[in-house]
Amino acid sequence: MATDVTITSAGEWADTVACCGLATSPVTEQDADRLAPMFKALGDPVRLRLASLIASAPEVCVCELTPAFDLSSATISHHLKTLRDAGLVESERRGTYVYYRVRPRALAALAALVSPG
Amino acid sequence: MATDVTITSAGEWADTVACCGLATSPVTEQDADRLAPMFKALGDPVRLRLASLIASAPEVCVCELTPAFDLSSATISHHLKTLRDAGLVESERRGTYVYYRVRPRALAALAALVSPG
DNA sequence: GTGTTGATTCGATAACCATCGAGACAGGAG
DNA sequence: CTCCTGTCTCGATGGTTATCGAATCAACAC
Repeated sequence: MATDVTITSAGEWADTVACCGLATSPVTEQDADRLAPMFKALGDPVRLRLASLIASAPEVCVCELTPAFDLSSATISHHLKTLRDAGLVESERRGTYVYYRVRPRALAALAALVSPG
Repeated sequence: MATDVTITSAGEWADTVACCGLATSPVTEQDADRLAPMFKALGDPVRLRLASLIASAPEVCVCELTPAFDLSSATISHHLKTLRDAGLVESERRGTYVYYRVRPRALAALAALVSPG
């Protein structure tokens, strides 16, 4: 599939999310359907660490991520795809290597939801 | 970190979480194992809406939550237990009814992780 | 005690998911 | 071109989960 420098899937909408506060007003059914997959993507210890590693630098090569886990590269690739499909990260191939970086607005949408008042 | 003694469920530990920023420093394997279940609990549209409904008031009776969904009360009860086991909410029975409220520090731990800088 | 209503647990089922090995694809080196 | 290395996809498999009806438990009214 065409790799995404120009994004795909979920995540775009995040820019337009109403914002603010699980508490302030109950999230709508539609918003829940769109936000839940992002939480779900972070709901696995491996993916949470992957996201964290990616977020701790402007971008990170897959070749640095794979050896950080005791898992096959197929599994890591699968988890990275899950994070990408959720709109949390994006990837770009440059030559032999593939680099991942976070989509800050997606994370911001989550933060807004779960932040107090 | 003084790991959790005799806890009702997860979530207590959240009070002692180091804090701050998926990005600032990569989350440890142990932290990931404890934080991921909280994200996972919010990773279902029904549970996200339940958490939102509970968070939008000081406390909410199950008898108000159940009719808000087109699901059996068994299913709602199951989802509430998932949220409770994740440490995101707590419940109290008063007479005939059971009331749920959020555990703000648990939410704060999530917010800290996913918030910028 | 019996009965009623709210909430949870039990057992089953269908759908989903994490993981792997094997294979395919992409890009560079010789 | 042929190899080699990095990444992804495919197919299979064992484990988990969302959902339900039925049964159970808890508190109250009678």
